[in-house]
Amino acid sequence: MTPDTITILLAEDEPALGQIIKESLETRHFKVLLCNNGEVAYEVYKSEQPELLVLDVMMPKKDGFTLAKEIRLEDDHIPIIFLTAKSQTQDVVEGFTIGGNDYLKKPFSMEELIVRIHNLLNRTKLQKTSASVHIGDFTFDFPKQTLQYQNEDKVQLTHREAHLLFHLSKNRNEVLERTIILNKLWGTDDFFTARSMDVYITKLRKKLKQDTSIQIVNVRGFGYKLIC
Amino acid sequence: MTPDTITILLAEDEPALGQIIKESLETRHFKVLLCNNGEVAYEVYKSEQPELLVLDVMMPKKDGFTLAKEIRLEDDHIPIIFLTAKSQTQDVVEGFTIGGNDYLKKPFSMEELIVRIHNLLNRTKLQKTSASVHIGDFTFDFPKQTLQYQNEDKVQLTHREAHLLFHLSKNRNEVLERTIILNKLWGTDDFFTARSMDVYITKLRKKLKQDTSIQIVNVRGFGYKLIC
DNA sequence: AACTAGTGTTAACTAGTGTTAACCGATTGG
DNA sequence: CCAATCGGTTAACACTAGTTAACACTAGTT
Repeated sequence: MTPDTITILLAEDEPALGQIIKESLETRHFKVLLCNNGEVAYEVYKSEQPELLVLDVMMPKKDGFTLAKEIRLEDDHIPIIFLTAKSQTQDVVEGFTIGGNDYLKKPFSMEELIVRIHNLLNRTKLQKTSASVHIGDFTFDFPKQTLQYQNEDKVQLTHREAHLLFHLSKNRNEVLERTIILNKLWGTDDFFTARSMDVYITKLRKKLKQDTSIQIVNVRGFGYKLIC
Repeated sequence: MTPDTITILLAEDEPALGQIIKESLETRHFKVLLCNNGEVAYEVYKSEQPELLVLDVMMPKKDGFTLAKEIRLEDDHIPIIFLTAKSQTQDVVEGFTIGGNDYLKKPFSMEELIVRIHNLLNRTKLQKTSASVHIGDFTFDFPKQTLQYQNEDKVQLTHREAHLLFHLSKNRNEVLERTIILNKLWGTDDFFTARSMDVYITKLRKKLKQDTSIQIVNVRGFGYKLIC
């Protein structure tokens, strides 16, 4: 298995169907993690961090929608494909898609699934390769961890600073919750990591203060908003 | 749920479709109030003051158009998206697309709905945030939570102050009901939150007193009016 | 191994925010 | 005119966030 094999989490409670999908995707060189209920799927998502999710809507323990909502709290952009049974959705649902989500009505052909997977993966890949982001008069290059004010010299950011700024800029003008930042960057949400984050907010504010139109606004008890 | 989550009122009588739209919008971080008829929808509109409406045209008790007309009497600008059945005649529908309205023919793709929601929200947001809002001799920037008197230094408002002022200025020269403020800002309407709001009214009056033409007038038993 | 620079965490102190309480005045209905 | 209620104001309090500096740890260098 090559190092950049794409990992797909497949949550499907019917063993025969799950196995067929898994094998088909594996012949297309995906790594497939098959789970037979939503709870296990969440655990696997946390530990393996797959690139894409294929979720059956009707599952024991935790249904696909609920699972997706939980995962969306941690990742706004991961592509999700829902598998819906005929009875739940009727003909109305045909072709229903949203931002990073897609729906597939059962029974579906394996080709359809493959096509949608490739579509969603290409879309997110394009987003990622736009390496540098503009924040006010700054240019922020996340992979390189650099921040440049207008045409001045690039400033090197630390790993933590870059990650924090990345998440803030991904959700610019929206409130980014403290717990999400803490879980994403530190993996835990306790007193000390919270204080540590405060320190990084201060550091970022200092580094961004050249452009006064940029502000990291605190929303007491919830989190921070990057305004620009 | 963060304090400035956008609330969408969804009136759709078919449970399966309503549920799917609700779930899909929720994965995109909207708060969705699902009602299965027009009468309930009107009550929910009054108490929750959503930012956008998605109304099925064919509904029991009160159809979408009638509901929209009633709501338009109270709010000229709230964006409304109608969901229309195939049978609906074209001209009737088009008559309603003027003035902040849009419509979607069933069956529609979820992506279309999301795109239209974002379009309408951006349109109204631009009106609101462009050049920030003038209140008498003050300039109020809601996203940045700042208040500026003439050319003096900008004063930073707290999150609560900014939200309260935002709602007051949105309804300037009209009575804004206590219960609406309480539900929007605090999520509940009880004795203590009500007293807390009184405190914030006082705080805002202090911060606005430089311009004597501005007044926050109490309407006993109902709410407040921002006069300017 | 010792030195250095850089990074991230912990601690201590300061400042800011939101809620609750207490007290008072204003308005309204009987 | 009085009692009841509602709203206005101020201050105390608890909690949350901001800032700075010291400290610990790591990785790279000599």
